[in-house]
Amino acid sequence: MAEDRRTRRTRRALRDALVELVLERGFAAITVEDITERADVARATFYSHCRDKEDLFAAVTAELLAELDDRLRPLVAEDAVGFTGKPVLELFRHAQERRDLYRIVLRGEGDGRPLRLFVQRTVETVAEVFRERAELNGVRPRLTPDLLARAWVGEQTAVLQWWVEHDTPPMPVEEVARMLFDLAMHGRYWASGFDVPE
Amino acid sequence: MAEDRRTRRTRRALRDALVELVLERGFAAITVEDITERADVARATFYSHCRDKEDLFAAVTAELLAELDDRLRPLVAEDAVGFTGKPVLELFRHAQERRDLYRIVLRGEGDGRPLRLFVQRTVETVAEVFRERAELNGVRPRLTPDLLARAWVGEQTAVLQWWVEHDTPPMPVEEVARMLFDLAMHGRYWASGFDVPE
DNA sequence: ATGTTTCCAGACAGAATGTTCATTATGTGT
DNA sequence: ACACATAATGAACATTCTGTCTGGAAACAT
Repeated sequence: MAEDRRTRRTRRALRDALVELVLERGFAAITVEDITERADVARATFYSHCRDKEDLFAAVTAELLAELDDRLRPLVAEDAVGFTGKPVLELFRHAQERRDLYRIVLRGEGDGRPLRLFVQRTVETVAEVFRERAELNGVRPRLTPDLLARAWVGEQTAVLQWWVEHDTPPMPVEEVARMLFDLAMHGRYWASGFDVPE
Repeated sequence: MAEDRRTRRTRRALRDALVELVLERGFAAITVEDITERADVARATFYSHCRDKEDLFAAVTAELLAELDDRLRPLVAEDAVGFTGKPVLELFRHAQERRDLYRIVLRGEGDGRPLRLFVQRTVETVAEVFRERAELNGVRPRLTPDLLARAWVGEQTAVLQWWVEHDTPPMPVEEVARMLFDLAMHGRYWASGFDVPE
């Protein structure tokens, strides 16, 4: 007893409509009727699927995060050992494919709730990687780990946002990932062009 | 003919009420009536001051940014030369004083609009500093300057958000500022506890 | 083919919005 | 202290959006 084809159809339609409309007008400016009209679905049907538009947005976001998690999980474990930067690359690939949704989430639509969830999840896995990495390599962080995790995720997220907001990508995924890697290795002082002392 | 005392009074009341309420319930969940009730002002009066609640939030944000700008401007010029980290310190001081407002802005309330404005402004001045610094010191950035600016602001903003969301501050301003400085100088690899090669 | 589930169209009360207006209260400049 | 100007008030208003609930039609799984 897989899911009814009708429910799949309307769910898809509603979600796609939401993303389109938020991208066009912003979350606050759209109504439930706007969504159902675009999705070509009766308004009553909307309410048999979700409580309100926030709820729908939350569902869309959850789906996205699950998708991302599936892609990242294998790479993350590997990265804790090797410091490869592969998870970052995969994140940017994912964002490239689902660009519209990434845009609205990263813009903070929905009063920043979906974005906060995204950041929170990322911080958790990053913190986890930091811990494992420290243990595996027998090193001890020189800065407060929480701060470090937040800083790293903040940097990554900001660059991701900057990158997806360009109509024509400013650079290929491989290059962004490489720059973030270099930045992590050498720091902003070096990246600005200075030679690092000692 | 300075501004009428009455308008000053009600503006203050409305702004304070907005910040309080958004902090308590979130921007989407509050109504104009909630605001006027809390501010002890007639609802009609609200509309003679702003179009809607977004407008009020925008005004509050603009005020905050102007305030911040006044504090930062003198330090920014100086920092382009000396790389002191003083602007960061001052930013955190400001956030400490106006904590509630910083919280709601950094959370992305108002569909992220105020936050985007904050980030955008910061990116602009940071980019400016980078340019001047490069020229003054005769260095050339090793990474795309736009990316560099976004990364730096993203890192800073994320840490700021993390910091203001703690009920009891995790560390004094001086210490956060110092950590961000160290992070900029040596990079995340070093901060994680590794020794930087070569 | 049949019984089940979902979708639909329409109606409904309640809440919030944004505007108007006559009246009262409060400031400002002299 | 006064007169004038301007802001705040409370109430009413049409409009829009919300969230819920029908009975009946349509699509589904088996």
